[in-house]
Amino acid sequence: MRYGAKKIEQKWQKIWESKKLYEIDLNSKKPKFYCLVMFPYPSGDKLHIGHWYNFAPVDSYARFMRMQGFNVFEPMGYDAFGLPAENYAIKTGVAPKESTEKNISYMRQQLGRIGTMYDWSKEVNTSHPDYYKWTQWVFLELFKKGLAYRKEAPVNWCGSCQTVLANEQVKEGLCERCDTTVIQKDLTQWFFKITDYAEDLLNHRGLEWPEKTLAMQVHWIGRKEGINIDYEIEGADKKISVFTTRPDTNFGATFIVVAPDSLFVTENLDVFPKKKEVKAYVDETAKKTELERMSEGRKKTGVFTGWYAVNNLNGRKMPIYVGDFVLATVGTGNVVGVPGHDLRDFEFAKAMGLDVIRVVIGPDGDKSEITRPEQVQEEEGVMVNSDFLDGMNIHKATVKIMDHLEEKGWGKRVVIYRLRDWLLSRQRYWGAPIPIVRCKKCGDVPVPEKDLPVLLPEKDVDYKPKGKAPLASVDSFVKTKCPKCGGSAEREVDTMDTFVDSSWYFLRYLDSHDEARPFDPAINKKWMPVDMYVGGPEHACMHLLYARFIHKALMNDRKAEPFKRLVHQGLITKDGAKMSKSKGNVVSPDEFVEKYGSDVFRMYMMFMGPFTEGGDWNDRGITGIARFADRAWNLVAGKHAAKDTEELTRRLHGTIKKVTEDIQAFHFNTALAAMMELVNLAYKDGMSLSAKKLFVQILAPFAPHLAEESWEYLYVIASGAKQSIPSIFDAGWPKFDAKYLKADTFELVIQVNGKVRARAKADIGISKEDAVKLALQQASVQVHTKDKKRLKEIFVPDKLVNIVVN
RNA sequence: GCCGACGUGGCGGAACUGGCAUACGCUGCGGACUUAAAAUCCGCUGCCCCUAAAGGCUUGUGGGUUCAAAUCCCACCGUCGGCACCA
Repeated sequence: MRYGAKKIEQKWQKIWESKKLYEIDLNSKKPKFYCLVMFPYPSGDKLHIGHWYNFAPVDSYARFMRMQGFNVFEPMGYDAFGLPAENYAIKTGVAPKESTEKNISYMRQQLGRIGTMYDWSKEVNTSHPDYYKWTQWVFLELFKKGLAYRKEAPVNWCGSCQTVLANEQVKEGLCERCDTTVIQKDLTQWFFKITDYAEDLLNHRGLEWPEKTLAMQVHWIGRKEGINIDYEIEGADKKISVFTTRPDTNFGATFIVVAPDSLFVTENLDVFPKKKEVKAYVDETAKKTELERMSEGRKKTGVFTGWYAVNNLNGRKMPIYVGDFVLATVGTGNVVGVPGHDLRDFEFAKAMGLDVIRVVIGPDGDKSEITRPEQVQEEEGVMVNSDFLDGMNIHKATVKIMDHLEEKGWGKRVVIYRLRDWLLSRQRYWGAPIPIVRCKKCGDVPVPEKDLPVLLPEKDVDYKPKGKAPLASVDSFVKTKCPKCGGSAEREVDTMDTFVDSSWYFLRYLDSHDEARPFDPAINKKWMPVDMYVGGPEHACMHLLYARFIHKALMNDRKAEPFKRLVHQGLITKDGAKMSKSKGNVVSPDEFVEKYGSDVFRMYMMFMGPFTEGGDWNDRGITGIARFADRAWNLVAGKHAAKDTEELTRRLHGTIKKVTEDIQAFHFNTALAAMMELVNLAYKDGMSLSAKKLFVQILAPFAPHLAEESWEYLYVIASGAKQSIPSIFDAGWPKFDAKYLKADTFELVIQVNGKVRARAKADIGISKEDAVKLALQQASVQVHTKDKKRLKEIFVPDKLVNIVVN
């Protein structure tokens, strides 16, 4: 018998929809559970295997939580702004709005076929004015709080996308989206002051997130404690400030190097004694891309400025160099060279012929020219050649010298971060316009809230990028009045990074969308944080960091966190490679769903392996799940046993226990395996009606349509009356009964010297003596203990006995 | 280079807190049903030796701890992810 997947799936999807089973009352008194997946981008490629792999198991989890008695809210929406739709428009002339809406309506259909509990009444689309109006409001909120500012800065520029990029969107010097080499450009751009929240973002207490993700964020933020030391410059009434985490080694400093694009160089370019050489070097490095610089490896280059800085500690004159291994964005952009204790400084000193002094002797007593040159960081050591620090260990010396420098006024303790402010301007069309008006008299003026949204113009737009935002070419958009003075003014023509849209959508889901507000404060308070958030690990230092920041800022609470528990799904590959159109290895879920039905397909996604590890797609394995679904249906629809055997009852309750625990831990594969074993056990002789009901209930999160059909079927048989019965998803979750789990006997494992030699049936609670006696009766044990001395016996109650002989 | 994860049959994978390695599924083989095929049902399926029994070997490699190691410790090899001249 083959159950009619297609028919029953359509039937139940219709019933769920007409009964509004999944439209949630956000004001209900039941305990809430906010279950969220990262919303998809509505691309022309439609729903792929990766979406199914993410959405289907999470929906199973949500259904499980609902059956556990929670008021589960599971929304869905579309991260609809972004480059692909715009690039498609450039190629074909189809307006982004049009293609996006077409893709959304197709995807909505596909999503429907999964058979999820999405509450469609709360759907969001970030490209809709009803949504981006409030994205603009978010921008204004941050602007009001002084967290949004505009400044000229060297920024990442992708020549192919013709737009700037955030640091997080540059991977190995290439544009994350199109792999074009990113170059540095000086541009005036909008930034969010995420660095203001660096400490709060580092604090992740209470977050149930993967350790790896937390570690990545901590590393990305990159907090470092150190000191800024000021040195006088000889003969130039100036100072130079350097940042260091190793002031203990400062008696070993022999030179200073500054970044070619540092403030110090820009300010002094015309006054350096060797300005000609410096200018030539600066020009040369400016021409190189980051990629070219990286390809040169560790080779050190530099040029002497002609100035000397004086080290107050010992009066040493340290030549100041310009060198491109120093980065302008780190610390002060200037580095003090201690070649005896830093590999890069050592290489620079060797290249330039500068002195090397050892000031720390490591635990191994090594006195070579540089300390353990293969290692940049030393962890222990004792000070030498360092005046009043001599004999101290490096940690004590670090504190002592910092105190000393601060007392003398030569330095100041500081904390620096690797994290930089979030560059959010994009010179592209398909995004939310930045709600700012530029007035010659009043400067940058925020658009008043009542005038939101600043609508994206749909007519006369030239999407083709020319290094300027496409909106700049739309006169009717650009020309406006200043909200402050009423004079003629121009609109900001850049749009916002789409990560701004996605950094607050979880709040928007919670509102009834027809109100004039971004979110409902009361509902928000009740429903946040998201209890379970699932999405790809690639968002660790982008979306997940941005969303935390924006949420903290909007809530006026630096401790507020948007996502309590986070799980990353694994990646589904094809023949070991990431699926992509260009490789031509994309597997479409549609044909499999058509052939086997959603229940089978989603169960296969869950059976493939551990959810967090993903796996390689293979067409063949799905037949096993299809068989399981058939057998499960046959078992349910087959004869009812009058009474279940003791073993079946025990295994049924064991399965309930295991499935419950496995779903909680996201171990869907082993939960399914346990249910398969149960079906195999019961298949021949059938099960009692009450056992069937329990089985169908635990199957329900995995195969929701099949379970509803089975539930209805069992109900009709049992009551004899066909009337409206409540959905299985409102029938609660079965509890296992511990009394059934206990057996009277067990199989005792018998080992000799740790090797299994026999197994024997024994009573639960058997004593050590009896177990040993039983073991010695076994023929195979006698063979291996004959003529040997028995040393001892190890006994693990109700499990194993091990006879040790020599 | 640094940080993190991982390595188990022909394949996907299972194994709680150190206690039966290979559950469950795929593939393959054999059988039943069938005029036949598909589907379905039943059985076998880590490797070596072997008619079989018994035995020996096996969780990337090498060592260690333990009565007992896929699991703990040390070293090495390999795969993947992140960061990378970060002062």
